[in-house]
Amino acid sequence: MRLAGGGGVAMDNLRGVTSPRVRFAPAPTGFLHVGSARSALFNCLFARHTGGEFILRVEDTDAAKTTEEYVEAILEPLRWLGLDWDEGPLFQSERREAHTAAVERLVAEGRAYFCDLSREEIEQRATEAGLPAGYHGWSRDRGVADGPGVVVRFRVPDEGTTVFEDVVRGRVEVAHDTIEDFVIRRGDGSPVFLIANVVDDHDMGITHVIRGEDLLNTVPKVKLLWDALGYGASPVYAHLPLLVNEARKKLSKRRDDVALGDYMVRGYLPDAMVNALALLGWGPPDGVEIRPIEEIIELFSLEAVNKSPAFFDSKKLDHINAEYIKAMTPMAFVEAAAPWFTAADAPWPAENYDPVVALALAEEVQQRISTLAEAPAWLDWLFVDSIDEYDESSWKKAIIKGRAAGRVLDEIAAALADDDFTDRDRLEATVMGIGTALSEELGVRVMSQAPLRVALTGRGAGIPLWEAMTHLGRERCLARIAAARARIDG
RNA sequence: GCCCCGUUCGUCCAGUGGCCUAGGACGCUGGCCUUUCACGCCGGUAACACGGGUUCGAAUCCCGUACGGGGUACCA
Repeated sequence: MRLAGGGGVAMDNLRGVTSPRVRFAPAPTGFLHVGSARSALFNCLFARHTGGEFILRVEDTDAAKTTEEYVEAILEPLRWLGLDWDEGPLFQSERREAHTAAVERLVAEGRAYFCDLSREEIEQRATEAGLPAGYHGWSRDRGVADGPGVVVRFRVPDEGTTVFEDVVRGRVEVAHDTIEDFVIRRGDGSPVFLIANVVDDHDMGITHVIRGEDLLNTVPKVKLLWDALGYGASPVYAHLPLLVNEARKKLSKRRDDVALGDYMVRGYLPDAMVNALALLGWGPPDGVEIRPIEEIIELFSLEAVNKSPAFFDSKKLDHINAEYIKAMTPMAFVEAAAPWFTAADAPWPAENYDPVVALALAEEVQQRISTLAEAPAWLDWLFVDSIDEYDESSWKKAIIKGRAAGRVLDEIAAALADDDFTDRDRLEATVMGIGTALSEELGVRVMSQAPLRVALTGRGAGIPLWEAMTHLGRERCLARIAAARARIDG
């Protein structure tokens, strides 16, 4: 299914015969957010499209913060989305020796040096020297010895410019004199992510770095380190536009609704989620937005990713999810919705739930919902023992303002008293016939379905009654009609 | 402050010098269908940030301005 002349093909040649190797490198912050998920997806799409490998690497440089729980909080949603990785998860923390060795090499070769200045001292010196805030290489020639609290800084060239060709953003240039001698090893001896990143990407043979634009500014530093370590050609970079909120700010876990796990719980389908995520910053050339992942993989190309930030519109997600739900087979739908149908907070006694009934009515439910969590509300009246509450406005409209509602219910009850409730068409014909007959007799339009619906379901709207009535059965139907009849009188 | 990046309907995506009186999707909205609610179908709504160039011709190329975002940590 490789597309001849497809977008991704040209770039393969750029890297010679080696097949692409990409990585998704999340920090274990406690959960996966949609922006990260989108980055993971684009890495995966690129790997699948090009026949490359997708590697998962947990960026736990600050090992103290990592727990198994935090890692699982990232892996679980990735698995749920179906973003299967070919290698990993690898842990950056386990490669510390390699990182440290790289730092030592840079120091030994004079490309990095020790510094014992505190942030306060740095700012003070900047002020005294009349220079802009920040570090200006003050420890370069001070001959500071290593020791507790001493950091290692990389000696950034005073002259020159780092230039790179970003696959999505094009040519990016950064002058070296705007980059300060940055820290590559902390005072406690631990390497920072910049150096860890470079060493790991090199050792893992990463060919393409695909990630959020918030990391665009680290590229010059990373390339400088890459060159200083003599690693040869650095990976190709592709920076994806950020996902933003309504206020057009980068999605943040503090104020935005971004945990992927929440979407799981709220009844979104993983395939729909993937489809929706794929549409942020990219679009298929033929404009067909909702389509199978196989086609998305085939059509995807990094070069076609756009540069401007995207707002993750939940309305559109709802629509896409609704389309996926409609496309499911009834069986698949009932299985997928089972967690909601059998949940402790389902709107019926757990023992009353009948998957056979749910299956029979699935299609009617599927076309009315956009998330699985909405499903139970359409079937509750079938699994509840009796209707204890009526929606008042529906009652008013169908029973009080409805014409001859009492007579309608009486006649339905009489007509169905001996029905075996196995033939939905006959049920429909009987009930509708009563409405038609009364309309003729009274000379006004008489609705028979509306009062019946309120009697049976307690509401004015819902799935078609007839098939459902065969499952509710004669006894319960007649009992509910009688109950409603009594309520009219009393 | 400094550095980097971006700017097409409310939102997402298309458009890579003429096919654009700018297209599709979501949303919103008018109608049809329907003895419920939906689905479905038909229609409408609404955008090239601004100013200069380049060109016979610019949403598309160049410059500037404005606005927005990201970065600027011993966080990743």
